[in-house]
Amino acid sequence: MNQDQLSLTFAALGDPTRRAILVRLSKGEASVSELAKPFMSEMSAPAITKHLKVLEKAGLITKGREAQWRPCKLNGEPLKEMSDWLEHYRQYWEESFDRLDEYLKTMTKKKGKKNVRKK
Amino acid sequence: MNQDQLSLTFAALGDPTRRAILVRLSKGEASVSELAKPFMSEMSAPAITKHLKVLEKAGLITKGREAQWRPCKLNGEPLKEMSDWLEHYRQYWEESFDRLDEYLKTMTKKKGKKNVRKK
DNA sequence: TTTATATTTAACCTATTAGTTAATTAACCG
DNA sequence: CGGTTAATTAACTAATAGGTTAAATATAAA
Repeated sequence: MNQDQLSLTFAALGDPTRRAILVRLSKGEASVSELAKPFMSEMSAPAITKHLKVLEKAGLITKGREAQWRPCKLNGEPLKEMSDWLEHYRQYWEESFDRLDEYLKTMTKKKGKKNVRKK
Repeated sequence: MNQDQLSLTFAALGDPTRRAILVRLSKGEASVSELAKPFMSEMSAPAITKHLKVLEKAGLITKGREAQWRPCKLNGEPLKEMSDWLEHYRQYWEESFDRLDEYLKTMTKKKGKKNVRKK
């Protein structure tokens, strides 16, 4: 697997079950079986254990010990890293997009697609 | 594969090569071979074609046609969707985190871990 | 000590990912 | 036309993801 932090985090969130688990944890700590409950009909307990392991490796959750339970809790730091990475691209879904697009059009017209061709 | 938009987008960014391609595209359109150049020593052209296909399916890029070139350009909308999803969790990497943490501690002390156990 | 609950591990299966090389398609250029 | 460049497709491979069932482990409770 891609071992860099950002890759682990993005990949972990690339699964709807794991995102749902995070949503649940954002409402408070929960044991593994509590987290598994909404998915009982769709998958087994070991499947949930594996999903939690992925989230743990990405640093998105931590697991404690309470008797036979393993209370999980959300850790937001990796989410912040993602958010910071995305921030770079904010312009691409906001107003300044139009300006950039205009600039590129000018470039391509000017000297035979200078920025598209190379060699 | 997980076909929902958000999963496709997160999964697409879970690879450092694809993130690097997006970074490059944020500086302007580029043909496939221009995008491939920084990775020539690490992987072949078809590998890049495949990465671009993943980005395309996630809606993160669009490919045009200019003679034999296929100028790629960044599309930020899916990034916005991700950013919006992450926004839910902003509190978990900011000040209010402490307040919530405190609240959970109180709950667990109060009545024998009422919020951790169930059954 | 036995039993029940919570969770994990082991072993296995199948589909997908991420890469490869070789061949193909498409468009330009002399 | 014949050659060159750009990009894709095909066919293949190895590793990983995501699931399964059955067995093991840990703790509590009767």
